[in-house]
Amino acid sequence: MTSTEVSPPETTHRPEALADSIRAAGLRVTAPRLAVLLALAESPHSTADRLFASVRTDLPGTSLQAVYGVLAAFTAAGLTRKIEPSGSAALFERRVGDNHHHIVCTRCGTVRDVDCAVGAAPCLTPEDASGFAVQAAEVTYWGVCPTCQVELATTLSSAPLLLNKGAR
Amino acid sequence: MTSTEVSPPETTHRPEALADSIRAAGLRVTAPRLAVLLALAESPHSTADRLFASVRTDLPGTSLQAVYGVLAAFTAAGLTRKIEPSGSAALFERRVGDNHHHIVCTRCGTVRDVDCAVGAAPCLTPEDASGFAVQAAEVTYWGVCPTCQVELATTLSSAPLLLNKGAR
DNA sequence: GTCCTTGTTTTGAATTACTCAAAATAAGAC
DNA sequence: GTCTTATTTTGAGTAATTCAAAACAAGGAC
Repeated sequence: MTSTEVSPPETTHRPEALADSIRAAGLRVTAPRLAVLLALAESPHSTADRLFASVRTDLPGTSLQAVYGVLAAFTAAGLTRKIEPSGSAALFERRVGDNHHHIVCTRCGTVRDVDCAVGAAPCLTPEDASGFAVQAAEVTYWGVCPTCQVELATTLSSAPLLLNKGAR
Repeated sequence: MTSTEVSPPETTHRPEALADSIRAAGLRVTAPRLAVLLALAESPHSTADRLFASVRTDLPGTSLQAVYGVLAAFTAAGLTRKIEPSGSAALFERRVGDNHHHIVCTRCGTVRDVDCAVGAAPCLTPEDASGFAVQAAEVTYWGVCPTCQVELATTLSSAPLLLNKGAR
C-alpha cells in the first residue's frame, strides 16, 4: 500500500524494483505485468496496442487482452494513469499521484507532460461550478511540437494532419 | 407569422433562425439538419445516438449515419463543437466560438458548461510547453453534480458509479 | 518442496462508437 | 421546371475495447 512514488531512473527499470511496486499495489507479480511496466518506462505515453507490440518482443506468448487486463489492474491500483485525448486511443503513463497535464501535437499526436500552470492544484477552482463538488481538473493543451514546427517551416509542409482540435 | 411567444430563446429554436444559421455556415438546409439543431437546443450536450433518437421522433426516416454526417458537417463549419470526455461517446454542443470548458459528473455523467476560471484565455500558457506552439487549452472538471450529491447524502447511496476518473 | 486457493492470462467472441462507399434523393441556382 | 451537386440512405466495415469460460500460475499453507 502507500507510496505511489514518482520515479527515479532506477526504480523505473530495475526488475526487482518493478516487482516491488506491483506487489506494493497489492497485485501479483507476473511476466506480462513486468513487461508492461518496463515498456511504459521506455515510452511513457503508450496505447494498449503499442504496449502489446513492445511486450511481444520479449514475451511472444502474451495476448492483447492480457495487456488490457494488466493496464486495467494497474490503473485501478493507482500504478498507472489512463488518459484519453480526443481522437486517439487511450494512453497510459506511470507518472501518477501528482497533478500534471498533457500537451498533444495536433500534427503528429506526440504527447508530453506539462506541469501545472497555476501551482499544485490549478484550475481546480472554476468560478461557477453549477453546484458540482469538484474533484479534479484535467487540462489538455493542443499545439505543434518542435519537430513538426521545423518540418512545417522547412516547407516540407504537406497538408498538416490537424488531429482534430480546431475545426473538424 | 408575428410573435410566437417568448418561451424558447428565439434564435435557438425558431426554424427560420435555425435555417439561417445553417445557410450562413454555407450548408444546405435540410430537415435532418434542422432537427439535429433543435434537438441540440433541447439537450445541449448530446451524443450522436441521443440526437438520433430525438430526431427520429419527428423524422422517422432519418438514419444514424445521417446524424453523424450532419454533426460532422456542422462541426467542420463551426456550427457545433465536439467534445470527448474520457469514458463517454463524443458529445456535441451549439455553444461555440467562446472559450468555455466543461464539468462532468463522475456519478451520472451529466455535463455542464463552465466559464473560464482565469479570464478569457485561461491556462493557455503552461509554464513549460516543451517547445510546443500552444494553440488551445481544454479543461475538463470532474465532480459530483448537485442531484447526485443529494442522492449520496440521502444514503440512497448505493455504490457510486464513478465514471472513470479517480481510479478505474 | 508440494499442494491449494485464488488471481491472472489465454482463447474466442461480442460490443460500442464510428467511418467508408455507392446509389438514391433533394436543395437551391438557373 | 431543369440541372448540378450536396446530402442522405443503405449496407458494410473497422478500431478499440470488453466480456466470459477455461487453462494456468503466484505465493501462502503445509
